[in-house]
Amino acid sequence: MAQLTASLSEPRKSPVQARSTASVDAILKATVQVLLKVGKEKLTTTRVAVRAGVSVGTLYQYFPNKSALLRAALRLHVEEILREVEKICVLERGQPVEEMAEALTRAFLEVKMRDPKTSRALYAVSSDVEGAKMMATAAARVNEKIAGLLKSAPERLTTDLHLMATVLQSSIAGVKRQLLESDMPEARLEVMQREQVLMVRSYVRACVGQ
Amino acid sequence: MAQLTASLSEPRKSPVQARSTASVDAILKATVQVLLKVGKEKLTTTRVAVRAGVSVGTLYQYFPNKSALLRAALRLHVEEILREVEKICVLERGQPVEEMAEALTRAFLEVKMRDPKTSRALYAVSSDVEGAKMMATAAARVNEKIAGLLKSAPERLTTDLHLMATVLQSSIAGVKRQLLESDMPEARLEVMQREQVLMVRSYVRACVGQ
DNA sequence: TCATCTGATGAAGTAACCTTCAGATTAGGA
DNA sequence: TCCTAATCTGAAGGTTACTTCATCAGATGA
Repeated sequence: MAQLTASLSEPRKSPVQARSTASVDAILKATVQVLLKVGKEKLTTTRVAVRAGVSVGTLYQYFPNKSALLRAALRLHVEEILREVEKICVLERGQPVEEMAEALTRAFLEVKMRDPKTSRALYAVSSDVEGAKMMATAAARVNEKIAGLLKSAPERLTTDLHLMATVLQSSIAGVKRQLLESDMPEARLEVMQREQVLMVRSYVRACVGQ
Repeated sequence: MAQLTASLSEPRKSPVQARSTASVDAILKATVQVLLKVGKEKLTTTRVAVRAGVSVGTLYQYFPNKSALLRAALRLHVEEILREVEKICVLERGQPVEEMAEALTRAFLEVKMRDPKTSRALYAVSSDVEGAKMMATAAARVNEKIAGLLKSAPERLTTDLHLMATVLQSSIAGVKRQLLESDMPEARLEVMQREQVLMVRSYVRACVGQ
């Protein structure tokens, strides 16, 4: 039978034929494109639909409202980043902590700078639509992974690992945000990166029990 | 004569009598209160006016539109923080770099945690209304001040001071943001703070030419 | 006291846009 | 081929909220 509880964030209908899957994809892509082109203030469901090459009705067949649409787009982006970070956490298992810290820092930058405009546009959205809640959840998952990674380090770390992970994450995210907001030239970006690496390395070194 | 160029962000009219100054104050206070109570999505100019105890018309006498209103409220908040940081930059002049870094870290936390709800509410706004531009300007000013402060340190710093300042700022801001978004208990907050201090101290120590 | 300027009011105009739904179109299988 | 279910369409309804302006009230100073 039908779902008993129809959440407002879930799609109304799941695509079963190929064409509808294509529609959903197109709509989500269009959402980001419109966001980039006109900004979230002027993003309208109709505009997204047109851009996606479908009608508004179609959009509303898969997304119960505008908010859910934006959330879905944001979720896609966040999950991509999540996967990337988790990949690093597997790769770096057992490495020296300083290596880990550097790898994480570089991975974060790499994934955010892969498509900086999109990142920026979506982060602007995240302060609406309970995006904050979603980001918090994602951050918690990353935190878990990083703490796990740190646990595998050969060094004896005296600090609480989750705490350490949180500080690392937040600090890295802070610098990345700064880089996103002020679109620097490539060159300056690398310098900044190096500096940040110095910071996280210094920090984790200080956390190693002597 | 009248202004030749009436910017959309400037007030239409400057208060000259006492009662109008009171209105403007009330409106700005009300803006923050409404933001806190109902969130920016449901903030309407009428609601703000009612809360301020004036009519919508009065509001529009001093703010050309909703956006300008929000910007003004944000500006007040940002400038308060700015003043606080600049104060620290004066106080810490000539101290050892590690002291400076710690003082900055603590000052940032203190000022943001003085009224966390307001901070959070206003930051949500800053992604609209060109808030980003304003934040960037503020950040640049802070950067200047911090670089100046670092210059006064007794140690010989090999790194470019503006770069160092930027990294410090962003990192500190990142952790603060995290703290704001996840409302932690007081206790955990102090622990986090200590950890962050460790990080910035380690970093600036690493920047000291040996 | 009166004239004049500043300030306040809030109903009404206007615009934008979200969302629906009844009917048209297309795909998949019997 | 034909039937049924899935999908698409987009004009129209309805809501919400921004902003204006004609008018009223209060202050200032001569």
